[in-house]
Amino acid sequence: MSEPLHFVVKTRLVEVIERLGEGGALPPERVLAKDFGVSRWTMRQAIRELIADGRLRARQGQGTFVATPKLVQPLALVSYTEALRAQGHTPAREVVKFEEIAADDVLAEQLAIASGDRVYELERVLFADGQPIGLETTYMSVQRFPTLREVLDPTGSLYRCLTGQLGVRFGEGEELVETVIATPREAELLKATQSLPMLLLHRNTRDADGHPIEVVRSLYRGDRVGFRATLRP
Amino acid sequence: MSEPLHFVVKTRLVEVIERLGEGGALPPERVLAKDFGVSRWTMRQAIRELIADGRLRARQGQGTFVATPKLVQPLALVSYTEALRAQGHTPAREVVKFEEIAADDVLAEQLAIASGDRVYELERVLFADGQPIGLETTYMSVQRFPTLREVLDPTGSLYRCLTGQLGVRFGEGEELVETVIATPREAELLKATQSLPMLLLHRNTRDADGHPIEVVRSLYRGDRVGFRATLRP
DNA sequence: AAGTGGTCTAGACCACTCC
DNA sequence: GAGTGGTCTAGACCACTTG
Repeated sequence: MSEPLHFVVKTRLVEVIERLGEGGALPPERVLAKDFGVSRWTMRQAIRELIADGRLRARQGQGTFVATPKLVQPLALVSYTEALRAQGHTPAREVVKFEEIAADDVLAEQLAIASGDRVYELERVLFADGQPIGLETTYMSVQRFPTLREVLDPTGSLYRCLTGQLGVRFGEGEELVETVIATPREAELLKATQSLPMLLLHRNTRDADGHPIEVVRSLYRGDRVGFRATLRP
Repeated sequence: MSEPLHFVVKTRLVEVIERLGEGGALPPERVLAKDFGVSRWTMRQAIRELIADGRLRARQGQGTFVATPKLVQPLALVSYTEALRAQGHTPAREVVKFEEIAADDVLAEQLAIASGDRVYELERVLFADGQPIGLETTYMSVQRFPTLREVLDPTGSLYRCLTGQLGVRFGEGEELVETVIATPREAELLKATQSLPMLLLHRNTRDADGHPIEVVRSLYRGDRVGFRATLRP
């Protein structure tokens, strides 16, 4: 058994996927398993990987379907709204949480404030064409931006609000990208199946004077989104 | 069952991990399953996610151990060797393949050559501190770099060879990041367990005149590596 | 030879969607 | 209620590492 059975199944499923085309419905797992002569577990393992790869999409109670290609988001300091519109998609945001909390040690250091200082915690689900693709959690100092709650439309662009109404000038920032497995809560907010690999972006932005503006934790569905970075020599 | 059992197990395992510390050995899966009162499948599901998250590392025939933190690689046009050394790690490369092949339509377009033209295919496993962390496949036009085989030390830095010996001046490039599941072959080359989420980087670099230099497909172990990008306003 | 993680089976029940 | 994907069990065998 040099190649695991579920991988052989996966390879054969790719042919089925290509024959069906975007949006096509796969036969039920139980039927596929029987047709391929494997157990349901093995079939599900193959399907699970194809879902992670962005080739399939499963909907409980409905079936499994051939997915549309992944979105590509710029890895840059631009507005989510504008970036998505530029690619012909319809952006939307939904506020999950907008609170003030006390900064823990890590957050305080990243924002250059004292531990325990008040910070905004703004959590929003990002949509593209009506589908949830990301969960963005932003932390900002209340002391530094005392009018934020009055000025910001929480379903609108934070970037636009900061540069426009609050006169913030962005300087260099830093972004970390890694893969993680979503928690059940995160998966539910993103309407994703559990145990799906996600892309976690941890962003740290500063103004032109080098003072921290915001700390952002963005979790994107790895099956639906990719990122583009422009390299400069 | 609002929270799946394997997630409850995962949460409890995190406590075990923190108590053990880096390099600590977990009890065998079968023992853990019995202790937690769950089936081995459920335990493995929890462990699988912790491996994907980079918290655990499993070695067949040996056991499961608490992992060391992920490496962070710059998402920029710099030498792999230098980037790793700058972080106090020991880089190494191992050549898997160095051949000349005929370009297919997609590759030909990316390299701005004719379909069927000869291209180098250089495949190398990247190591950090003796551990395989990535698989890099580079495609370059033979016609454009006819002396590459004589000039390049395939275990050395391609970037250095191009800028140094061949006088190439890099211009703007583009990089795409997404998550994928490794194939059995890729997993084996990276000594990773199957079905592990990987970070796939697709890089397209051009010289100062905008001509394509190379197309690179880099597959990094998602459990061991993350990436850093610097954002400019 | 013993013990470990890796793969796979057969079968059960749950949660959700649609009729 | 019927059918779908999602979770979980108990048990088997394989592949690998170490003594």
